Amino acid sequence: MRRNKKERQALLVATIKETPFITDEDLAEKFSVSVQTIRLDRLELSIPELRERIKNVAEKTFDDEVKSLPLDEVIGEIIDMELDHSAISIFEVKEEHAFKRNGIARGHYLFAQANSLAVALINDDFALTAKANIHFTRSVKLGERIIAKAKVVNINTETGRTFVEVKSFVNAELVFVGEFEMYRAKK
Amino acid sequence: MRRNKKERQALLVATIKETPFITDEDLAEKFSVSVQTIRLDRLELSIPELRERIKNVAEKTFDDEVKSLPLDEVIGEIIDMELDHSAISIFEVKEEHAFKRNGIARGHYLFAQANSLAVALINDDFALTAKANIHFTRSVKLGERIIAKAKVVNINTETGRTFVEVKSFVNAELVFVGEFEMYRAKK
DNA sequence: ACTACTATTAGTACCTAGTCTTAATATCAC
DNA sequence: GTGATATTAAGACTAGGTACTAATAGTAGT
Repeated sequence: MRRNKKERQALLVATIKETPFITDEDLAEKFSVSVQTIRLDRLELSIPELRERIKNVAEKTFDDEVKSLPLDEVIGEIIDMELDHSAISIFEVKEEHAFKRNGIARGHYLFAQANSLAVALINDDFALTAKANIHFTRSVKLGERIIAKAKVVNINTETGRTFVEVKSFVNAELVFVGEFEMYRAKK
Repeated sequence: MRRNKKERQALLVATIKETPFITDEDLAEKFSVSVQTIRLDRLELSIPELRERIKNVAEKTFDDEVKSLPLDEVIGEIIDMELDHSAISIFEVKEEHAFKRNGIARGHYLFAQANSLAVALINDDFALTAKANIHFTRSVKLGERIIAKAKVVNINTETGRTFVEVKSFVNAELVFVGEFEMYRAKK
């Protein structure tokens, strides 16, 4: 029941990692020691108090949630464009596009860049994505610059349905491939 | 500078929504009223105290993060199986599979169900997914029962590569389609 | 057994960001 | 001015701590 210091501290770290919303009092009971001992342990192990732990978790989410929202605009800077034929855009992965935890770009930004480009490529008033086949071939990290190249593969002369292929690269490495079937409104 | 009650309370709601980690003291300063007034406002508007607000945000994340982890097992209950031919599984979307915020099932569970089924279908020691083309045709809500039907489309007699098509339904409605290219180890 | 040292426990004062309650003013409508 | 509503203040209490001091327990070395 009662372990030595080292053992207890190791378990303490594990316990707090697993259930971070636990008070010192509950921890003291769990390890059959006094609250003061738990506090000394936390001090030694540099584990912040409950409220700080809760706050840390909350801040992580809040930042991620808030910053990832504005996805309504065009993602990426279009640097070359030949309507109904091909286009190129550049998108740099900044803090607000990546997960704080590991710096890996959120997939929907890669998708958004490709999709924006496919939409922009359509020489009509409205363009909507009907279907998409996407493939993430490599994860993209914070600070990397993604170059998306879109190419019209086929236009159905009757329906106007346009098939666009987008390939995204970081340096020369393929990170994303998507095939988009676009619906266009001629009016 | 100093607004009337209604105006102030409307702004209060907006302010807290925007920056939930703000103390009553800061709010009092912002609206040039006393701390007590802010507390009366929160009472009337049923806005919990700062610590509770922080905790709510943290709990939301934590639950979502923790509960979505165990994805290593087979997802869904296999109710029919003919090796190398076809299979059916049922999966019910429970709380831990859906986003708390809106009750919509996380996509990876639909993928996992389909993928599990495709793997199980292979009549060999090992089966791995080489490629997948997936399509989410409708969002699935908490409490719904997903029926996935897998069918072997083609087996390459030389390489053993197996193509499996999985279609998932809620009632009679198609919610997911996936084509899986499976790699198999004969050993 | 005595000393030295670490580990544990206890107790006090203080802090933040509140709650809950009572009471005194301020402001406004009529 | 009289009420009603709004605002401010003051006091007691709470959780979950920090920071500090001090006492006690247990263990190892000599």
